[in-house]
Amino acid sequence: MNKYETRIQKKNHSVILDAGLKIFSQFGFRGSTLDQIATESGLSKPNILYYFASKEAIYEELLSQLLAHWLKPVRDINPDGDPIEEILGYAKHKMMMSRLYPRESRLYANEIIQGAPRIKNALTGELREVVSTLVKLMNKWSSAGLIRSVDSHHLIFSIWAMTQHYADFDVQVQAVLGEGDHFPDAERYFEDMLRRMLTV
Amino acid sequence: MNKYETRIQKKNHSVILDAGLKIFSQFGFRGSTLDQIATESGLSKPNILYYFASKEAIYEELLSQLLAHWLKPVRDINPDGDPIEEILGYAKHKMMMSRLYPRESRLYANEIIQGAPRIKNALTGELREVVSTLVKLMNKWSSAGLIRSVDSHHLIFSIWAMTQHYADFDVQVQAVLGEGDHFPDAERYFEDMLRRMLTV
DNA sequence: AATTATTTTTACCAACTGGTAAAACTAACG
DNA sequence: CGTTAGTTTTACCAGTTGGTAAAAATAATT
Repeated sequence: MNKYETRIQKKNHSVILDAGLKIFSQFGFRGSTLDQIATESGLSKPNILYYFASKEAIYEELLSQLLAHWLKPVRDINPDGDPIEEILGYAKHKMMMSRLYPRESRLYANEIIQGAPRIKNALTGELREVVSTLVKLMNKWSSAGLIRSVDSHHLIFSIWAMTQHYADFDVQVQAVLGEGDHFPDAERYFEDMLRRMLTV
Repeated sequence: MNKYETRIQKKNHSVILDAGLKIFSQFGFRGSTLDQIATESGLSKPNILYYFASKEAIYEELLSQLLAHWLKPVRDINPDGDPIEEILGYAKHKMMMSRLYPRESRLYANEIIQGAPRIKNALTGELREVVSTLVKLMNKWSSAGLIRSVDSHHLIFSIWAMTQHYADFDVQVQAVLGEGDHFPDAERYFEDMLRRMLTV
């Protein structure tokens, strides 16, 4: 029945999501218009609404894809690996995501800053659970004397804060440092910081 | 001629700015409407436009007030004080601002994330200059062996990133930690982090 | 080539947007 | 109390918004 995938459907679906990501990440949900997304995608507005039920449907599909993308590297942390290298590996992965996918980062930031009206359930559900698992692991490591004893929750927040900053506040970073790729220096500083915090 | 301050003018001016802060910080410039600001302030839309030339005028007055508020504590850093305590004092002050004025923080974050269209000049001007001065001071301190040698720019970014995070991503913090005041723990962690980074 | 299914365009719409003009009202001051 | 200056409301407006209906065009299948 459901011919879930003509080539045209496949292509336009992703073209619209890509245009939506660009627009929503720049203006937030309320500040973005279907006309902008239409122009950006090269499709007409009614044509977009042939593929998505509403403006909100585009936004929500983007958000849910994003969260999965976000949580995966946390879940991939290996409890049996070397503690400091596992945490650093996650932090570096997150930093790489900021460099490669700044639009996703900004989309998420916009949603959170505006009170997370359409993602709050995922935060108190999935996200909270994943963090809780990681915190327990870190506490175990620190009890075993493998990493320094720090507030695990706030360590995680500091990883998120730093990595998001270089994506979301890119304009400010560029204004202060001049145009160019500042990620190498950022990564060096960040690694030093985490090693200092975690090394016993 | 210019009766720049009847009591009504004074009051309504600030009532409008306060309502504007609340709305703009939640939805960004494009996502906010004069009707929302009108409802929030308890004034009618035309009445608001009697006090401000346009929606943009409200937003810009808020932004310019904000930047001054933002830069002052950086300028207040005392080159002759104890280096670590001066930097920590600034960081704590910034953290306090996140706790007391989260709306201002979000307004700024919204503007920056969206590419800083109406504040970019201030970033490459005032902000860059202030940071440059601070960086020189920190480099002097570190050359003198008073603080550990770190990338001063990125240390500053880490202070901004952390403090902004607790204001801008408050919903996420609350989702992960549960409702309550998490600033005391955050400050403890943050101070530990900075001392570790700066202590020789 | 004819039929059917999918895709796109055209022409709309009601609600909302930022903003204006001018009348009506209120406060201040002599 | 009357006049003037300051304030607020009412009634608008043109442009934009998210979304719809249906016709037209295209692609796929037989």
